[in-house]
Amino acid sequence: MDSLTVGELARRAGVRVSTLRYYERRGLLPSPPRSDSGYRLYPPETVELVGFIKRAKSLGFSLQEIRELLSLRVSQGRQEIKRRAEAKLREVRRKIRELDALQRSLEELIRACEEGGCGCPILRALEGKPLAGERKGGDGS
Amino acid sequence: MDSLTVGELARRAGVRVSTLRYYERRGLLPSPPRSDSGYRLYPPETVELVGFIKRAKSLGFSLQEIRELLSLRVSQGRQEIKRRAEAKLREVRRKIRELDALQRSLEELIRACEEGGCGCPILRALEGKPLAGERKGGDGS
DNA sequence: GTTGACCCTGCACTGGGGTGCAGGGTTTAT
DNA sequence: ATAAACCCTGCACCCCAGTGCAGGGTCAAC
Repeated sequence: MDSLTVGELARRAGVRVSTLRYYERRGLLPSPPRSDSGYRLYPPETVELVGFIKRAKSLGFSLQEIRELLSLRVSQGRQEIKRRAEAKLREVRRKIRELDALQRSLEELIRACEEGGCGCPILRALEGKPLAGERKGGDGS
Repeated sequence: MDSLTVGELARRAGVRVSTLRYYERRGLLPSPPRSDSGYRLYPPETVELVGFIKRAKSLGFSLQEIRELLSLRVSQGRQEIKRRAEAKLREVRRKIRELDALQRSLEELIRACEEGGCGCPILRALEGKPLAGERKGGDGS
């Protein structure tokens, strides 16, 4: 059989065993089938699933948000899925815009350094306006 | 005078007063001058600075990384600045690429929903390969 | 049949990023 | 000159995202 033990999955995905169990508790990874002795037996594609979680995390999504993203795969209700996908898409586009601005600022800074001028042009990635829709207590990310 | 008290800055930037003091302790905000009675008096452009911090946070940068980004503004050593800016730029570009993939997946998902077909095509934002530079693989449990 | 690598659960702990409160001083309006 | 609304420091606490350990079972090799 080609399923993975938790240790093998951890090695391939580049995370700790304890992290995998944690993701399972948080509902990010489905509880895998177990061997007779109770060992977790993961289908191989779980490696990519964990990779997705890692990437999404590095992009500033909380585990809660990642669970939402993942639930779009199979959840019920066409219209509901669409609505939520659109919301996520707006968020993703906002992030892309902001990273784009940051990218341009960094490029400009590097250019300035190269031209020895180095009037190091205050990283004005500071440009970019408020964007309505903030939260009160700890804004999830 | 046009400087802001901590409460005023908090209101304009959309964060808590305690968060501003925390950022100051962490070295993200420079310690502002004080009034005779010890009140912080922020220059108005601090509003944008805090806005930048909020945005960078939502893009998955830690406070430590944000401090590094901010230090690029004025730090010493042309070559050093350039080197670090280039490193940050690579990271930013990676994030943009990954968000792009996610964006495309979401668009496809939405399209599928619209066409009623809703064979909701497993968010294969799962596509996107490992990207060397991961952490040590040890079991850890 | 014992050793070593691996797995299980439960629980305590850590570090990052804040948040809130106590105890006390200041400023403004009335 | 008193209340309301601010501000100060220090400290304790919170949630999130893990991490590690204790105490115990499993499996392969020797």
